[in-house]
Amino acid sequence: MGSYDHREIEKKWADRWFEEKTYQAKDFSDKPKKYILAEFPYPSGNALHAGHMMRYTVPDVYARYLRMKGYNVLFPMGWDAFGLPAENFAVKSGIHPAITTKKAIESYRVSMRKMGYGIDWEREIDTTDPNYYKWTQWLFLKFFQQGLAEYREMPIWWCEQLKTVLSDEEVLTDKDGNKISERGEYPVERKLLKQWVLKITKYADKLLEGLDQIEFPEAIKSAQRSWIGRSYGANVSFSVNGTKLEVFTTRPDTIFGVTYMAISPESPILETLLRSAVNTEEVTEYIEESKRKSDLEKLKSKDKTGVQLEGVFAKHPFTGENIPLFVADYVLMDYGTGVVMGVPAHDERDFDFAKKLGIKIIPVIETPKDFEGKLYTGSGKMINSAEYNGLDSQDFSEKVIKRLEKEGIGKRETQYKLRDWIFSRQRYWGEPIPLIHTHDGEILSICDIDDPKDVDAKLPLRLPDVPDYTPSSDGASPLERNKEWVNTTDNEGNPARRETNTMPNWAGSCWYFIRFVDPKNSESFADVEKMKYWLPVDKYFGGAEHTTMHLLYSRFWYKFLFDQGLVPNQEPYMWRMNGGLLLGPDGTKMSKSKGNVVEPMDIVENYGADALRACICFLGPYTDTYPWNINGIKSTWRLMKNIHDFHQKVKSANAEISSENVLRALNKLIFNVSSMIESLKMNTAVSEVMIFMNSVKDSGEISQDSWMKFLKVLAPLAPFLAEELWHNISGQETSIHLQPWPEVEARYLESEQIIIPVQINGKVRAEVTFNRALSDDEVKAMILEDQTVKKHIGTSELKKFIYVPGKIANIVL
RNA sequence: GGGCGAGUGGCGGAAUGGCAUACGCUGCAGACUUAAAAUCUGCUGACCGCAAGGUCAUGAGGGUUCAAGUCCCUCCUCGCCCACCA
Repeated sequence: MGSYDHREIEKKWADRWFEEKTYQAKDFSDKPKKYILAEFPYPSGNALHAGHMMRYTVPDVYARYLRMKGYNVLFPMGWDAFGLPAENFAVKSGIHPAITTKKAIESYRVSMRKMGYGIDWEREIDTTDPNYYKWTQWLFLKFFQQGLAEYREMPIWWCEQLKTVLSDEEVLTDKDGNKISERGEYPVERKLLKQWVLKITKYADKLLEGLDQIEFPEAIKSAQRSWIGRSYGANVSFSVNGTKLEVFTTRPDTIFGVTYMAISPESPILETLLRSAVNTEEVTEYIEESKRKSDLEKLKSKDKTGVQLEGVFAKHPFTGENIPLFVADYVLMDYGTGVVMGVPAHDERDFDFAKKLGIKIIPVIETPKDFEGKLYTGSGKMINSAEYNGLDSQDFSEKVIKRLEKEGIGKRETQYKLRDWIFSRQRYWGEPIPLIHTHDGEILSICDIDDPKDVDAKLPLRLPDVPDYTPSSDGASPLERNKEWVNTTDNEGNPARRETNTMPNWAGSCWYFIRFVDPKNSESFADVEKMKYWLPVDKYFGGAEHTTMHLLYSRFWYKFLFDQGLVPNQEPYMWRMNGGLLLGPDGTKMSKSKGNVVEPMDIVENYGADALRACICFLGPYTDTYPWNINGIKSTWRLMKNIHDFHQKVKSANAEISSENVLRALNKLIFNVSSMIESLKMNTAVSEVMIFMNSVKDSGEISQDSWMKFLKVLAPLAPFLAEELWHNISGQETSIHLQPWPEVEARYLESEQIIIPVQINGKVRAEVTFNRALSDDEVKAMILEDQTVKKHIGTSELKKFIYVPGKIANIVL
């Protein structure tokens, strides 16, 4: 062994681990299982990018540690390979997305091996592989069979640039309040289109309640909760000329404060109401104008607009009073019923509106003193509410609901912000939806999913080749143009058309973690016994951007499958951590145009994967975002080189037994690194290794036995170097990564001599050294005898003497 | 506007209520070298002091405690998520 040559070492072991299947996870074992999962990547470009090494390094260190701790560890990897970049590239270059995807996957696989990730490559999956999407299609058909997939016309987001519809979750709001696409940040607009939806709203309650059973960071839980947005209240019918005008309210208790009704300009109800109004023209004009307004203009909340439907009134359900009707664009069509009962006394928006349009304001809840002269939206004692005056508003709320239900003019109601999931896309590179439209307008599954023979014969429905991937502006999928594929027949031989929309790129990732359990199964999406053994995922690492998308979608699929008796638990992931980002050296997001992109494979080439892994871990906690600093990798490279160089010394001039100091350092290392990896604090684990090396270098020697224990501790962090040195010194054939984690010898964690600081009035003034064997009283006496302590006490009287055994003493004067 | 989280040296960060600033980077001084790089040694929160030592510092202010970066209250700033959701 000469000088530290990471290239040679890493090449050798990357290949051997792969050939020897070192990281294979065994189905069923006496060992306890751990399923460690990091979100699989979308393969694009030449190699793994900087974000991936942040994402995967910490989970890999953790998985390696658990393996050595005696767990049967599943740490799989696959490719989420359907999606727009490959397709857009195909449009430009004419190269089939399958080809570019395959190339990207190959280079990703190579770079993951170079990074030393301990992946079970036998379980690799690819969402674009027909053997995989066969089961994505089968699962979709399960939703369809159970009535949870529906072809429905509704207002949805259309992105002209991407030429496809998008789900609610895929639409973001930019700084100026404009709606944009999550991918590409292009403008999106509302369109009324007929699309496939998965009824995720049916699972809103289960998705909410499940959050209480799993360990997700509070930020994720609250983001999912607010995305689902459940609110309790009531639907109330107001009668208008004999027809019903229904509203949803969370505050039935304010019903006597209703002084107007406001209707969304988009509401279909307006058509009828307009006929009764005397100012049709004025109202129509307002409706037209509001259509032209952007969301941003409408959002200026203090500037509410609206116009009265003159000559039409609603009847108050309790008082029978006439209530004026308004069309107002602050009322949203896609929440509640698109109609609001206006209670200006106790709702901020209604208050702004009423002020602007001079509508009367009737307070119905007594205003507490602190709120005098201000808008009060809280609860309290009822006033101006007929026979209910004096009641507590919350009790009254219940009474109102009961009365509404009794009189048949309303009912208890729960509303959600969550919308059903738009599940069809007008793009090529996705899973074909395995349905046909018959000539008489029926929609049928292409196979009987409960008949294995039929499933085998009809699925997968392969994505056909098309000469042209270009999407069209009219909302037709590129598949539409392939008439040969589109035109088919139903079971009776009648002509039928295939569904030409494809699934969104989220489809494959909704269940990939299930497939890892049994990736080659051709009879079902996964074997029940294997699912029972491996699922749920114990630790799930991923990106914050998936909080209300992938993470919500896959929980939904899993809960549905549980209800169908197809998976063994109610939640797919028991624990979740979101990872941060790696920024360019200038502290801004890496981008090719800014020229601040760091290529992981360049760093692996120059400094080695071990140094890079340690550097990534050493940056700080997994959840945070850091700028890349080249000095970081230099310092961890030095650490690797120091370890490598010291190894020569251990081999040639070894000590029979390590010194007391070294043994203490070693056991402290084992103890600390164990707990740090367990709590995923890889940054301090790396510093423990540095501290150990510093102290070993000071001692100058260490026994081979101690050194081998050290190499085991090093193994999860720097798997290549640890493996190389292990084989060099141990004479063993078995990989270090399959060795048991070293045990702590507790006696080396405590030394004979204890040094404790002594505080006087809360300030450290002295240190006292004593033998562990001394009793507390003896120690106290020693402290009071100490010269420095005596000096500080002087002639003062002791008020208090606190001694925390082995920790600290505090003398209060 | 609402929800969640965070504020510690020049920088990344460490600290079960018990010696704040571990570990690393940067910087400075020195050794080696013709020189540089690399490497090694020492110093590196601020202030006072020749030193011993002392004073002040964890966003600001208050509180609880023998003891607070850590717990409680008020405020400020930043980040993320949601946002006219009735």
